[in-house]
Amino acid sequence: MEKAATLWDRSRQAVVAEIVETALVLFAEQGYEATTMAQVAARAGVSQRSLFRYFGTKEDLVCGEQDALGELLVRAVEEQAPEVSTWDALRAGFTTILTASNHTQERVLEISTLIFGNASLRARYFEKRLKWQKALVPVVEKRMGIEHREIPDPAAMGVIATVFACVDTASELWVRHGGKADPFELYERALAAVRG
Amino acid sequence: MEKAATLWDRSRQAVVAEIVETALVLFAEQGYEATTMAQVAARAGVSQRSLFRYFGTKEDLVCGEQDALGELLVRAVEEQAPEVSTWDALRAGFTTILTASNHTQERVLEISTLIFGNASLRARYFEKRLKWQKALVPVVEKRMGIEHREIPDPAAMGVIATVFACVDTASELWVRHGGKADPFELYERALAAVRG
DNA sequence: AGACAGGTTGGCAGCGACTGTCAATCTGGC
DNA sequence: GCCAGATTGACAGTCGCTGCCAACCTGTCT
Repeated sequence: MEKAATLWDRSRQAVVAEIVETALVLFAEQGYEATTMAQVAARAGVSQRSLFRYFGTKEDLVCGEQDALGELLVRAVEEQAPEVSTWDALRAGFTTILTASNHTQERVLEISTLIFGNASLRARYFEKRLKWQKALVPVVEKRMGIEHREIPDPAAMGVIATVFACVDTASELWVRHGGKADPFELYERALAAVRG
Repeated sequence: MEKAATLWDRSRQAVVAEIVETALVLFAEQGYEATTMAQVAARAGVSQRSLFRYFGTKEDLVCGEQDALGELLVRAVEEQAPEVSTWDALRAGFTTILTASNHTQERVLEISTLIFGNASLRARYFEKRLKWQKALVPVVEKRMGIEHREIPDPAAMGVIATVFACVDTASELWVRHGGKADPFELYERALAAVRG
C-alpha cells in the first residue's frame, strides 16, 4: 500500500503540475480574469468538473502550494535556537521558505507578479497569510515568554503582523522592481525604519 | 439645481441606509454567505437589478463607507503638524476616523465582527486597506524627508504597513474580546512590542 | 396642458465560478 | 476474469454579477 500510494501520488502530482503549467501559460497570454476555467480544462484535457476537483478554486491554480509553505514557515521558526531573538527567528523562517521553494527565481517572480496584480489572487494570498500568522502566535508567544491564552497577546500578534507587513512591503517592491532588487535588503530597510 | 441635487441625494441616501439595515438584519439572522442578494432585494422592496446598481457588490452592503474613511484618514495624517512624529501622525489619523464615524460603538462592533468572520468581507476590507496604504505613501515620505520616486521607499512603506498591522491586530483582538477591551490600549501594546 | 429629454427602474437573458448528483470508467486485489 | 472502490465526466442548478431594453417618472420648455 505504501508504494502504491506514493506512485499514485506521483502521477497525480504530475497531472496537477501540468494543469498549473497550462493555466499559467493561458494567464500570461490573456490575463487571469479573462481566462475561464472552461478554457483551462479544455487545454489541459480534463473535464471542467475534474478541474474543480483538483483545484477547489480558480485562485488555487496560482496559490495552491502555499499551505505547504505555511507549515514549513512555522516549523522553521519553531526550530530556531531559544537564544535567537524573535525577530531573527521570524526572518530565518522566511529565509527558509524562500530557499526551500523548488522554483526558479523567474517562476517565483512570475507568480508573485500575477498575485500582486489581481485582486482576487491578492485576497487569496492574504487569507493564507492570516492562517500563517495565526499558526505562529503560540510559537512566538512561547519565544517571547508570554503565557498562551485563548485570546492572544497583542505583543505577539503585533510582532508577527509587523514582520509580515515588512515581508509584504519587500515582496511588493521586489515585484515592482521587476525582480531587479535584493528582497532581503528591501526587507531589512523596511524593518530598520520600523524598529529605528 | 443645488437644492434639488441635495434633496435627491438625501432621498437616495435614505434608500441606501434602509437597504443596508435590512441586509444587516438578514445577515444576522442567517449569516452572510447564506443570504442571497435576491433575498435582500425582495425584503428591501427593490429589484435585484437596482440593488446591484446601489451596491456594486454584495460586500459593499457591509463595507460601503470605507472609501470616505480612507480619504479622511489621509487628510488627517496630512494635517498633522510637521513636528509630530510619523508614528503619532498616523495614530492621530486613525483616531480621527474612529471618532468621526457616525455609528454607535455597538454598530461598529457588529460590522467589524461580520467582516472579521467572513473571508470575502475580509478580502474586501483588505483591498481597501491597500488603497489607503498606497495613498499614504507620499504623505509619509514627505514627513520622513524621503524624496518621492515612482517606486516608493521601503522605509515609508514599511512604517505604514506596520501601523496598519498593529491597527488590525488591535481591531481583531477588540472583536474577539466582544468589544470589552480598549482598542487604543491594544494598539499601544502591539506597537510597543514592535518598537521596543 | 402637452410634448420632450434625462435619468431611474425592473425584467430578462446570459456569463463565469462553483457544487451536487449519477452513471460510466478505470484500478488493484482475489 | 471479476468485483469493490476510487476517479472521471456530463448535466443541471445556484449565486454573484452584467448588458440590454422597455417602461416610467421627473422636471422643462413651449
